[in-house]
Amino acid sequence: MSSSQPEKIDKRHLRTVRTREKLLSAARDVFLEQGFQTATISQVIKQAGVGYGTAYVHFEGKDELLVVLMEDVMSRFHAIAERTFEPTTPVEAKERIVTQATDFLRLAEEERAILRVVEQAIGVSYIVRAKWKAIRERFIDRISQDIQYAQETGLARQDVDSKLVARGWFFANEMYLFEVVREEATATIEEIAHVLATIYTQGLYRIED
Amino acid sequence: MSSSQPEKIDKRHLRTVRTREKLLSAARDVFLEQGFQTATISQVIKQAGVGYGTAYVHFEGKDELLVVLMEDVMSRFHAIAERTFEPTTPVEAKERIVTQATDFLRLAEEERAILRVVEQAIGVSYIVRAKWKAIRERFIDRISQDIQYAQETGLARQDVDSKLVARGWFFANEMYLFEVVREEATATIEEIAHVLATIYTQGLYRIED
DNA sequence: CAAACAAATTGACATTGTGTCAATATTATC
DNA sequence: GATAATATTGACACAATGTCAATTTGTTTG
Repeated sequence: MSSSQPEKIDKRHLRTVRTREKLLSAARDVFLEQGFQTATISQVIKQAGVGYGTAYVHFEGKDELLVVLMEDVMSRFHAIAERTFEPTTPVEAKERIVTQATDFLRLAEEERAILRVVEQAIGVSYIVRAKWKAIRERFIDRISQDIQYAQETGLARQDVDSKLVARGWFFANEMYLFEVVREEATATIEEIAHVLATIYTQGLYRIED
Repeated sequence: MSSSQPEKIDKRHLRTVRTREKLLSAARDVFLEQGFQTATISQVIKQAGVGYGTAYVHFEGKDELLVVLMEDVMSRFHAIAERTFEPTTPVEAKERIVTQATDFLRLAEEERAILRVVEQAIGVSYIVRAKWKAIRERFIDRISQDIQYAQETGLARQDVDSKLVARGWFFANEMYLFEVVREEATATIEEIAHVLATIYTQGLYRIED
């Protein structure tokens, strides 16, 4: 079904897509250069070279523009969050924990530019905040599952609520993530991940070392 | 120097002070009702019942208005941060840690209304963000000192950087603080403080239990 | 005490950005 | 090639900001 002239399929729809792309690309440029707060739709429109009203046809406003731009990074975070496994020894648990923390912070470093914008936007935009929250909860759920598993198998202490611990652990990681994004971190990612994981693992699992 | 007629000292200066107070009080009302982002200077001015330009004579803008309103809460946080002591046993250390975490979160609960505004403002206003950062660093410095002391006296493990640990520990607390502020916390303050402190203390100090 | 001076207050104004919508241009269909 | 559907456009109404010359209020001085 379809084919024949691959050139001429739906010229109208194509135009729409092009315009959207022009706007998104322009938005990326403007956001990265100006930051979220000082960036204006007008700037994006000018940079995209489209008519003023056009932007509002495709996007509801600045927030939505960023939300779409976030999608890529979001999925990369989700990929890390989804990784799960059931540790059989405390050492294995610690390994998994260090790895996840490291990857998490590395991703922050890789996507620093856009995350810088995202951080600002979290404070301003409800919809962006909600998006970020979704990532957070996904991580916390996973971590919580791992903890529960470790508690059931007797690897981890059972006198603490897994959800609460998972939150606390993730929170520390998240804050460090934004320090990395702002290039304010005073240590390397490896050091941070190692220290956090050491305390956490020791606290929860009682590894001897 | 001075006295005689306590009634009539500097009527002009008095007027200034009154105006400032009117504006601050109005700002508090508007911020608490609207939140920081949607609140406008115009609303504050109207509520204060002063002329439009007057607000700009006394304050540079929305940010400064909030910063002044924050001062009270800030000093209460600083008071908690300044408390220090040198634990002589791991148990003593844990006690101090639980207490500080609890007080920290309790303060959040007490000052929930204004902190809600502050949280929003942190995302938007550079100057508010800077203020909050100052509080954070003060806490982290103190915690770091305590850790260092505990490391020197052999109470705590010495293979981790005290600054890094202190940051991580505070970060977890800070995130929970804002959950409490937003009334999104799923547990009581006592539970949160207890769980966090348990993991942390166990990880850093090796208390047996 | 009434000029003259100093300081605080005021609101009109210029500016900047937003979001809407009727008009226009482009593409598809019959 | 006329008609319908869809996308684009920029002018416009609105909202908020920050400034500043004019005005009001309070103080001082001859």
